[in-house]
Amino acid sequence: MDEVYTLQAEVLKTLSNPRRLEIIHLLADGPREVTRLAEEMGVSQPNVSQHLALMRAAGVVEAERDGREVRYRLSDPEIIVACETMRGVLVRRLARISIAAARTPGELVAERTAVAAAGSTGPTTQAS
Amino acid sequence: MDEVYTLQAEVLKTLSNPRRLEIIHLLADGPREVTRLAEEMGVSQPNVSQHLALMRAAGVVEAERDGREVRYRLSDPEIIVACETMRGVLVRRLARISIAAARTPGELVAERTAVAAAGSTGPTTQAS
DNA sequence: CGCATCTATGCGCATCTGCGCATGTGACGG
DNA sequence: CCGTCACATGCGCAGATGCGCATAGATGCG
Repeated sequence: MDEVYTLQAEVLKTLSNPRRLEIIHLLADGPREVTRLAEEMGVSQPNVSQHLALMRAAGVVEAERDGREVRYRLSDPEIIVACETMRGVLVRRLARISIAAARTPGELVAERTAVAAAGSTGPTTQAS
Repeated sequence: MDEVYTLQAEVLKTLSNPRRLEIIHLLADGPREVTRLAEEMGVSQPNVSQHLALMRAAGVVEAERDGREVRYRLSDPEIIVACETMRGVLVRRLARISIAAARTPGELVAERTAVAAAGSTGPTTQAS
């Protein structure tokens, strides 16, 4: 039982990185090559390659060679579901913060913005 | 948009630790006090307290004082859903490994055991 | 108060991450 | 062959993480 938590923690650790989440998000729209991802994200190719290698080792993505390019894709569509569920949790939490902040602008503005951005994409089940 | 990934990554990072996952699992069955959790997990009280502080800061759990005890509970039941979805991904991945391993026992036995253990609890949506 | 209980915090250390950078490896074209 | 493109890997460093340990804070009781 302890083992399960360790294994699951490793999967989650793989997802707990902004750039990897962005990669996953991009791959949700279809397979991509490394350079393409690097361009769309505005980061270096080696960096993207490292993240992909990690996620590949974790079984989150799969790779397929095509000529001199390598196309990556999500190995399991449920990953998107899980990520969106998580984002729902995040959104509700931020909504709570926003409400609590009420008219305490400044430091929390960024988080409020994040709420709006996150809410603009998916099944937010927005807490009213 | 970049912000969202960063925030989501922080939530996920909070969950990407075996002991925190175990705490979440225990809290899914109802609120618990710190010492109770420490006993059930067989780890030190300060350690549990630290993990709880982290998860509290991340908005994953909430605390309620009751006398000299502090009762913690999950702040959002969706967290369980997300965790189970993730575990489904893990299970399918391990199942694939097991199949690939076929009759290559030894190193992979632990993972096969993990599959069985993970599969014994929840909605695995097992890929056939 | 003084004391026991429950919880939180600070400290130091070993370890891990993420990144930039340079370089290695594999595949096509001339 | 050799240059080029696409990708992977190794290295080193700054910063973060997890843990044990000791200890501080908070609460209730006599």
